[in-house]
Amino acid sequence: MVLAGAGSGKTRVIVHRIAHLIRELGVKPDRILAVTFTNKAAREMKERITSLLDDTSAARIAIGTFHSVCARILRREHRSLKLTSNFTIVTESEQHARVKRAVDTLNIPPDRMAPRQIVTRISNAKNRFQEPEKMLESAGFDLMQKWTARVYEIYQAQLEQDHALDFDDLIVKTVRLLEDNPLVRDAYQERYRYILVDEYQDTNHAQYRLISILSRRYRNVMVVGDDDQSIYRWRGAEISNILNFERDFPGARTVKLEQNYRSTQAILTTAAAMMENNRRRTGKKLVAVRSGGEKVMQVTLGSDREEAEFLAKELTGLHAREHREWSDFGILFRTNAQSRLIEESCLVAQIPFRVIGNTGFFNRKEVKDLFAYIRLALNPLDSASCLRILNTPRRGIGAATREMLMEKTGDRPMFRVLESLVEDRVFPGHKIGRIADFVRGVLEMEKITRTTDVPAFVRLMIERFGYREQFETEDTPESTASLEIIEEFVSAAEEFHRRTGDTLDKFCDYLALNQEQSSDRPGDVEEDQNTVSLLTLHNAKGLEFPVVFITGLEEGLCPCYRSLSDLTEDDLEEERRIVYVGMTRAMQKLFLLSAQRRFRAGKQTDSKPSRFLMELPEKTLERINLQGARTRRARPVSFRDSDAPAVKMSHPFSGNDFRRGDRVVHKRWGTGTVIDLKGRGPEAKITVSFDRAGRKKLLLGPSRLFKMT
DNA sequence: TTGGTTCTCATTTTT
DNA sequence: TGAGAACCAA
Repeated sequence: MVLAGAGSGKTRVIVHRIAHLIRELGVKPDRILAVTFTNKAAREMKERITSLLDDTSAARIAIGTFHSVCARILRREHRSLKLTSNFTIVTESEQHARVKRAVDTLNIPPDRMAPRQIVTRISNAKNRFQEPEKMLESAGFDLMQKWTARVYEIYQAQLEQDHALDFDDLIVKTVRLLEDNPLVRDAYQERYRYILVDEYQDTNHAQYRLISILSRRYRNVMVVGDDDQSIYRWRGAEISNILNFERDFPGARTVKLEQNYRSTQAILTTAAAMMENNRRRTGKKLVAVRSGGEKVMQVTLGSDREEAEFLAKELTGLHAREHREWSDFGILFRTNAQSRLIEESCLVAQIPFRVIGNTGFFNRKEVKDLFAYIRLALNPLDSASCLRILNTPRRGIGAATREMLMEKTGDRPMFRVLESLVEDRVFPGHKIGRIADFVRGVLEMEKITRTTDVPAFVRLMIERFGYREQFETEDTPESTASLEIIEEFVSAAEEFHRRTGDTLDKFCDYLALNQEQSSDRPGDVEEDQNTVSLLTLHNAKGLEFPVVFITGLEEGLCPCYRSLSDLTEDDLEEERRIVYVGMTRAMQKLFLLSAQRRFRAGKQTDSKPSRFLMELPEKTLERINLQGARTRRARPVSFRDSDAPAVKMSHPFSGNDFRRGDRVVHKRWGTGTVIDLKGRGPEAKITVSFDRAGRKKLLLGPSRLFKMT
């Protein structure tokens, strides 16, 4: 076990050990398994190993996330699991849909049970290998838990019928496979003789079991982690995995890495002082290699808007005065909702930026639909996918017909039932044509899943089912957006094909397991372009920036809680770790921002400064109060007054004062000129000719269009 | 069945 | 604020 403090070269250790194993000890690359927490980390690790060794041996090492590694094993071993090799991987959004349907069938008073909560409870149970029956037994008089257990039972039964696995199943079923099946177990224990796990502090119980069983024979495991950076408890991560490592793997040796190569001493001292307030930790002494450094700035702003304006001004200032690259800056926030204002203010100030993390691409209806089509073609047993696209595009199958169909389906595969119903001409004459055509379409597509490359398949599919036509017939901003998403989906397929050349089923896995997908706006910014990064504190893990801004350090937001009473001690410690992760991303400059008013959940709220700010030592800190919007007259921040332009955001739709000829800037399309305008208020529709992207019709409301000042 | 509207309600992080 | 459900009219 390597206990590696922030910035101590964690990943480097893993990469170099792998190189050492192969080069010095002559270990065959395919006997090494390296598990990371995110796909991005896996890619990075692969790259770094490639640069140390050669392409071919690097390619033979099994590197991936727990989920992707398990998916690969399960596909290979599907026979032992009574699964088709084409089993579906259920994404989170679909997990919700499935749970909701299960809740509906149970006649549970819906107000008592938030599907979101049920999902987490089910997930927790799964990760502890608890079956629905066990859960029901142990629920006792806990009514909510009882309901959850019954939902769980239906949910799980339906997954099995559909030959579908959710994220938790991927791990849990792999563990079961290895436990129940000596031959398979032997094979994988042999195969993965050397196991390396990154971010061990974020593993959950099932993942621990997986590592434990795989390593049982050769006992060659190296885990790397930092208990102070454990920030995924809500997802089942158990910090005890790292705290109990020496007990769980007798004879283990622990190495501590306590030299920090990233941050200045000032930054580190500040972060460390805050962490002193946590109790459950191993205790490391991180020492900065870079002594001294500028003081950490703690800035208080009047409102969230002022915070955003301050950011833009500060970025511009540092860019001009200190000749910083835009990519030197990381702006961190606790919740995704916070990024909106910041994006807007960067837009107005013409600062190139990029939002790292979930883009919502996968939440788009179009993406879910197309994904469901592909999955049904690959796995016609997947009734959930069938149900999703049954009436998309419209085929005249509404609620009543759907009910009827579901009734007849029972626990058989819906698509098969549909086939036979068409055969028996159960549907009324005026509908049967379209329904039969749908069935034929799926069957046709099913035939060519193996023989057609991914982009061709996707295009053919869109064509065959008339998925595009439904949007082409109208010319509204919404339909334009839909068409764009469809295009984006096609490009994703092309991109996948170009990079991997893999088959359709691999594309499905890729879509399900790579939901991260970073966004590049405005325009088409390439991956490593020079942009400011906007990201959540969680997404910041593993990254570093010369200058870091942590925003929204306020009670309720960071630490994040709904009501003080449900903030447990453990929750609070995790929140502190989350902030700690953020602070330790900074190499040279660290800004801690808080606002006194913030627009939250549709309301203006007063907020108090985060308690974490009170835990910081004064000697490495400079506190500045800039409340009252007069950022321009403000005392010295990092730049003495400004050659930075004043950034003042115009309210999105307050000024419905767009006129023909106005120069505007759009989140996605960049700069352009207004050429037409219809309607008033947030409903107004506007036509803009963009300099690079051409003419677009936009809905003024959600389009995020700003007048350039 | 579909399209449109209004209403309400909850707001964390993501493989 | 924005998503989803519930409701209503054609």
